[in-house]
Amino acid sequence: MTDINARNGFNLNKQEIMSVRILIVDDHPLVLEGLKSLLADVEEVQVVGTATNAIEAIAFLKNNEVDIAFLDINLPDISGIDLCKKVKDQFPEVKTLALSTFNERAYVSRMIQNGASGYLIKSSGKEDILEAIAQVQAGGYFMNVQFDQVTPATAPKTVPFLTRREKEVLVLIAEGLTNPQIAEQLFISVTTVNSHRQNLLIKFEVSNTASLIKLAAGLGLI
Amino acid sequence: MTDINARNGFNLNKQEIMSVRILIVDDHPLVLEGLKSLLADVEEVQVVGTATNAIEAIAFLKNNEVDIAFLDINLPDISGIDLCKKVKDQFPEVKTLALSTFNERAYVSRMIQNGASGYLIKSSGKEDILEAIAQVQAGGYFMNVQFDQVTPATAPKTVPFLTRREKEVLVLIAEGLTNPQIAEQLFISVTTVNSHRQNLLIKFEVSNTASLIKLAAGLGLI
DNA sequence: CGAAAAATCATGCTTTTATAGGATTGATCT
DNA sequence: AGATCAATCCTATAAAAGCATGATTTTTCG
Repeated sequence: MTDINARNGFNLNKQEIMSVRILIVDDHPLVLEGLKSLLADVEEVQVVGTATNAIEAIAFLKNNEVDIAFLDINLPDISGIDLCKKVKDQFPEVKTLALSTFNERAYVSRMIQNGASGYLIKSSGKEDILEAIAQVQAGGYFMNVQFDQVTPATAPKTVPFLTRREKEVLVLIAEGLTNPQIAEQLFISVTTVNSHRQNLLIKFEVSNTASLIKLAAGLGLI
Repeated sequence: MTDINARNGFNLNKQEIMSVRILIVDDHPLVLEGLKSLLADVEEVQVVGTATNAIEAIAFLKNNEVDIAFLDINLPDISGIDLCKKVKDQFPEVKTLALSTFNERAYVSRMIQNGASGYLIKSSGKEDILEAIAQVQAGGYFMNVQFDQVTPATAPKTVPFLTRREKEVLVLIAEGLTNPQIAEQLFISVTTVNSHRQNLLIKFEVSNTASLIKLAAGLGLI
């Protein structure tokens, strides 16, 4: 297990996977350590840096050359999804690979939409991770999610774009406020709140608050 | 960083931490690998086994001697909290150490209640982990949680203990089913579903579905 | 076995949501 | 200048959820 090429059926052009410089962004030291440890004995791959939040990650990218950035979906400051977009905007040459606990279609489409080259669930084994690196470095895509495991009711096809007001309402709904309470809070009419609420349901393609909140929570929106 | 005693201010009786046999139970290979890697260069500690679910864990304990079991809170089959109870019931000599992503007072009290000797958040560093092992092996307790970091809005005062049925209903609510639909699914009356639902609200100390789902999602229950 | 906990069901009432179908005012962009 | 979109507001109805109160039957466990 010490050579990236010594595994079953997996073999790639050495030039492409040679000295792949990797940045890992995750707020869990165990995951950082796990990944570093997994990659430590792979000569062709080099973990050049780690970050525990988005700000650190951006700062690191400004001062260092990185081939692939592993981005955790759930970060303390901003979501990995937003970070992915920032990274692709500011450092287009850096390839990004999403790292998530969850196996959600919603995450995947959103990350890919934001320019990610791959999506890896944290329950992936070493082989998956190495293959992901190789694939992505070669300019390809990688994802090891099995969508049929996803509860269909809770995965929107596309991640909804929410307006400012919709986001506000969503947060207040999640906090347990009712329409009248939200109306009072935002100094608008109950019917307006209800409109925003209905728009949220439509955009998330759900039919009630429970699904809405579950999805939004899964996406780190609340 | 290769000697457990070579770090700042931390020094313990060698007899107590010698050859501590450890079982790690976690469904994320990355965490398993991370812990193993962290502990690999510590001579006094030996990872004698790993398991990715509760059944494997129990089976391993039946056939092997273990000093400390690291238990992930979120396991595929049963919760780490329940597993902790089972372990303490069936193998009282095994010390348990809870491992969680979250920094939730609720989890801690529940685990301790179920006989855990410690509680470690996954964002812990190597030093914390080694100290935890030493403390626990010495018969003490360890926990490195900082409660004030918890978002008040999403942290219940006490972790609700949910019955089997309540969990089922909770999951179905989160999937967007209405009471009539849940009733149909579980072959019970709508009023019964409603009872469970009300009990969920009471146990989570919330007043509507939105808050309920947000909390449950935050706790990884759905 | 006996107590406690869980699961089951019910009635009645109030509040909140969901759904449908508009309409008006600004701001923004082409 | 016209089109588009966000935000605002409205009426009205049906469905669902929330709240109180209480009761019966299983299960579970000491």
